[in-house]
Amino acid sequence: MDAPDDWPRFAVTVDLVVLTVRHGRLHVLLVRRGEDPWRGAWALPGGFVHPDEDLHEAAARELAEETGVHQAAGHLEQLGTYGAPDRDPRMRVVSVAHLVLAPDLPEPTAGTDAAAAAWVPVEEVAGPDLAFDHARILADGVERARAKLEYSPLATAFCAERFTVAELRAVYEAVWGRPLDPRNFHRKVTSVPDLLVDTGERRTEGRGRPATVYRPGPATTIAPPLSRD
Amino acid sequence: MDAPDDWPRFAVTVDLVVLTVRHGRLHVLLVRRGEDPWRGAWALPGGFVHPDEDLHEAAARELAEETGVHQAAGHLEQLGTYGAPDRDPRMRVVSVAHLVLAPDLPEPTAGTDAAAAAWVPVEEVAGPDLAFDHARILADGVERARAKLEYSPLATAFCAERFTVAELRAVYEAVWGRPLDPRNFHRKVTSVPDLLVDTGERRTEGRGRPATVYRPGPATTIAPPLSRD
DNA sequence: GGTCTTTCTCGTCACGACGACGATAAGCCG
DNA sequence: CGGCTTATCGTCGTCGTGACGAGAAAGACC
Repeated sequence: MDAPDDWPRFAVTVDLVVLTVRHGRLHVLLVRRGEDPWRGAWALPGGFVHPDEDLHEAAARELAEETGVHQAAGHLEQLGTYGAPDRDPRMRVVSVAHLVLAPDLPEPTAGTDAAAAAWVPVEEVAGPDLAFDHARILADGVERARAKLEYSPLATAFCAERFTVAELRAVYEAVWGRPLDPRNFHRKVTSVPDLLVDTGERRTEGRGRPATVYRPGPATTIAPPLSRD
Repeated sequence: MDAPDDWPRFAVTVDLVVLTVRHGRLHVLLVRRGEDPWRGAWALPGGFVHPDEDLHEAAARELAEETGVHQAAGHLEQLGTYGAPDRDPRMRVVSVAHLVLAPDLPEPTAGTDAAAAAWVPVEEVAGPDLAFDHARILADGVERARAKLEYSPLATAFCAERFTVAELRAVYEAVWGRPLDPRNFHRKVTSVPDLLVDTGERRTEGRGRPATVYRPGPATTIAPPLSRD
């Protein structure tokens, strides 16, 4: 381990689990592979880490390149690293997966080097259809998102800059896949200090009484956590 | 990204944050570096991933090689990956850090390729003394351990196969760095279903009423969590 | 053997958070 | 102007928790 050139060479990639909520359902951004192996299969967007960039930078760059999403709004964090020796038949690849939570975006943009990109409802993703070990990575990403909504203000990353309590609740319901009581949810989120900041604005969504419009506050944790049971 | 040999070469290593509780204090296993850079500085144990092994395997192997610890008892999980371009001046290294929680071990064993190994109380580790970005990795590992004790039965990984409630409480107090009420702690942990299994045995620790001896049960989560406040 | 001390274990009580759900406010729509 | 819908506030019983009292069961000391 001393000789500076006596070490195995690995390819290092970043893979992205990009989640959003559309029409009340949790979606993941997938690209269709244009090359072997797994030609024609769905895969997570990703690519090689460049020699001079940090992992977080590489993830942000790939996100912009392949999906046109700029991470300004939303949230990007490292998810985990996957490095089974046979996960890619071509070479020894270690992939650092990242989790992105994004607000509902215009329309999936075909990437530069992917045949197609699309938002796919998470429940409709058939595990075996995904390339490499991406089914596992996706499952880990979804589970991380579900868990983090409990104790972090991360759900706001799925919302626009300004949002109502009902919109925030819709995020929780989509990610957790179960309905929440609007009254208890309202009481809970409005009682957490510094979680929501009242903008003074009111917004009426078609029917019903107008809702107060909030923007995210400086709170970093929700204590005690929301419970998904 | 198509040519199988058109990609940057990285070295991939595993680094280990090995924690244990000794004499009521949280300790981390450190090795003293015998080579430049950072010769003579403390560092986390670790080493290169071999071409044919998975990351988890590599971590377990390094643990055994450098510290003589077999992961049979204890707990090993991936912590996170650190890949800043300049974190090692010799080459581009991406390090997959792992967290190990081990019961109190005989005595630190000098590793095969490290000058010395030692248990160091976590509070006494001076950040700038650690090699590379290991201070950050250690901080992340300790924070992960603290957080996981809240909602997982992981504290038992710090204990021997059979332990008393007081021993378990000592683990929490050491990791969280604050005293807990023995009566409330006892009520809490004994009320979680399948967390502790009564072995029928009693053990008297010098003074005082003998304590019931438990072994870990099949529970995977503590709900609702313990609070470290 | 009797006390004292120590530790383990069980109870009690007040408070706060939560789930279930009723009631009111404030807009649209016909 | 009623009806409908959604937002927001209140109430009530239950449960988990922190603070702490009290009994149980051992060793220590006289």
